[in-house]
Amino acid sequence: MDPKSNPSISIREVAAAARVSVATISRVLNGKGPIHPDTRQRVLEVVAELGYVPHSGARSLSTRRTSSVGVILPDVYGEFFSELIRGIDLGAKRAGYHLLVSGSHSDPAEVDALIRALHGRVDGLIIMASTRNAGSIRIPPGVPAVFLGDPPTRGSHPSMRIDNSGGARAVAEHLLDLGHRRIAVISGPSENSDAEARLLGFRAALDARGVELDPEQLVSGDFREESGRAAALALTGRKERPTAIFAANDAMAIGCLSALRELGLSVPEDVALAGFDDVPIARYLSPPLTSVRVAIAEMGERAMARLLAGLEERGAEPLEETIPAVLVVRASTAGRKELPGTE
Amino acid sequence: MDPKSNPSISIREVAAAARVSVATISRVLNGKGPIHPDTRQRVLEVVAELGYVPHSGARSLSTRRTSSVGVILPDVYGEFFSELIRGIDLGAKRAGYHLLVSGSHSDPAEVDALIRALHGRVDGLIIMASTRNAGSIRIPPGVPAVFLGDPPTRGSHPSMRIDNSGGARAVAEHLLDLGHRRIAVISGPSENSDAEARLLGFRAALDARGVELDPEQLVSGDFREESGRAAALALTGRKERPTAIFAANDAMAIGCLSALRELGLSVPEDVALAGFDDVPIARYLSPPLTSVRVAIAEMGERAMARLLAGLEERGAEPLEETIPAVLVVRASTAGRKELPGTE
DNA sequence: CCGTCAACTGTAACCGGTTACACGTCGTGC
DNA sequence: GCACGACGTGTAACCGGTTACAGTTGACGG
Repeated sequence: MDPKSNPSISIREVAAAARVSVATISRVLNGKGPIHPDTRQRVLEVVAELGYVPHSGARSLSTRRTSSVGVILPDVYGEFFSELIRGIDLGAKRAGYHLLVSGSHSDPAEVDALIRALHGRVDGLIIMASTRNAGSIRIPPGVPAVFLGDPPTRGSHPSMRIDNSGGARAVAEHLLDLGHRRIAVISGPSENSDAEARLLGFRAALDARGVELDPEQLVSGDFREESGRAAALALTGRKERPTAIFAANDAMAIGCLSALRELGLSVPEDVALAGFDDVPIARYLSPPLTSVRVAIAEMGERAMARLLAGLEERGAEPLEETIPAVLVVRASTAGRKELPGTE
Repeated sequence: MDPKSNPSISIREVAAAARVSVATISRVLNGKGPIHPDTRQRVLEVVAELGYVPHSGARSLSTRRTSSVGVILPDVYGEFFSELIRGIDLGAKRAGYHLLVSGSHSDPAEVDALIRALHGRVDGLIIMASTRNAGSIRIPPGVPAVFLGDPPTRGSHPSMRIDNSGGARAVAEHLLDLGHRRIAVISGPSENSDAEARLLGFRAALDARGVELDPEQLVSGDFREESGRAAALALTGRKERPTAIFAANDAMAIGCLSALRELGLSVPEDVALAGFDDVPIARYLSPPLTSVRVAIAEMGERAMARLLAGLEERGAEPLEETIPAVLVVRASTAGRKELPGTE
């Protein structure tokens, strides 16, 4: 049939049908100016009859506010981002905002394209680029934005960063305290800034205690389960099997755990395992996974709160906030007093 | 300072600065009509200098297309929805669309409010209401929409539904084949239509084999981990402990599994356990969880594909598609030939 | 030398709302 | 009887783009 068979109805048609002006329709629907009860009644009837729903795109063009915020993340799925979105959604809903989420695949160019595509559709942006060369990212002037991780230019926008380094250090010290010396690391993607910080922090903590991270014991993954599996296979296939493994995020730890079990190695008896992020299911694994809790959802909520604050008064200088990362010890690194160390 | 210190710049100001008309700016930026190279050059320079980014809200008002689709789900987080969003995002990205996702908390009124709020901001909708009295939901005329689950009025819109009943039946038969007779069920929220269908399908399959579902062995949960834990405690505390448990989704199965372990019961030796959805981590649990695979991401992708098809030609009659649900047997229900049945 | 046409650019209407301002019409106080 | 303010409503400009249509210019064929 006719392709545009049912064109959405506009306010002028409703006005005509109710024999009033568009202003009146608008006033009734928004509860603004004084309206005669009879008029209101008639307008509401016509609106209901015609099934009229205001075009909120047009509405936000004239009101200059969209009641929605754009969220740009490396990906839109998986335990971590899912939890992050939950927090952001919580804050957004509370303030009456909608979410426009998009995944950038960690590509700065794509982030830039998304920012442009979102301009004019959102009142503000929450951006997690997670990539080191994020310098190319440009925010249109006058658009409030909050960054998760590093902003493109320091101090230009408020930002919240996870204490990756501190969290990784805590894991390292915990493993060292348990007596582990032959410790392996499954790192994240090399261009990812969080992954980088975790690796650096971990290595530094080992160094501080006089333990060197053997390059042989460093495998790089991509933050996904499957790469954790692969890493486990690689690590156990070597001459010197590690007594402990630190995976730079929980997803990889989960994959690693499953592979270890299939290999007949028990955790933590044969090898201890720790992750990072403390995603919700970490505690439900068996053994429950030692991880680093970063209050992901809360971070999202805080980011949204800060963005909303920025929407009100533009004056505030861009703060930089660090979200603490605290070690949560569970059975996957259950204590063993002494281990036959390498040295 | 001045609250609106940096008002976003408009196309007319760019036109003035480049000493051309707004039409020319528009044409250069959209690569439409013929433009003199010198003019194009000058315009691009001015655009870059001013950091001008077109207001895509205004753009879509005149072009009558937003390049984005609205997604309304019961929630925006958790393994299931996360996976669903992944599929939808995949399809959207491929077609150059953005996503506007919102959580409705399974409240039909909220779904309705969201639909209204999204009208004019999106070209189409993907809606999962998951609630039985979804009849109150109204789609504005002329707005393409695809439903996951039941549409408000049968045949009004295309829809895709999971074969909940078939999947549940497969689980029941599998458990019966293993010799289980005292089987418990952790059902989902009673107002949830998927949960209802799963329970009905399961019960029917038991009936067909002459096994009755003992009301004592039926505990209702809310689809979340925590309720799975609680259910496990309730079920094991009773006189007749079940030999097998069917949780209406994986999240509850995960909670249940963790509680069973803490109680010192081993799966599947002491009690077999099966879930539904086959979320990505199901295979990484220990023991890996028997579940029902529903190709969640694929369902999202298909829904998006169908929506896009509907955007092109409005003629097509609304199809109703059923997504198969296939049993995936893993170690959590590993075989035992004979069990001491109840009868 | 003129008409024709292609190339390029500008003007203004339009998308669908909101709202400042203007314009009746009454009720009321003096 | 009149001025005045409150109330109810309409007109039209505006938000920031797109684009149909209408020039203007210069090249080129006849």
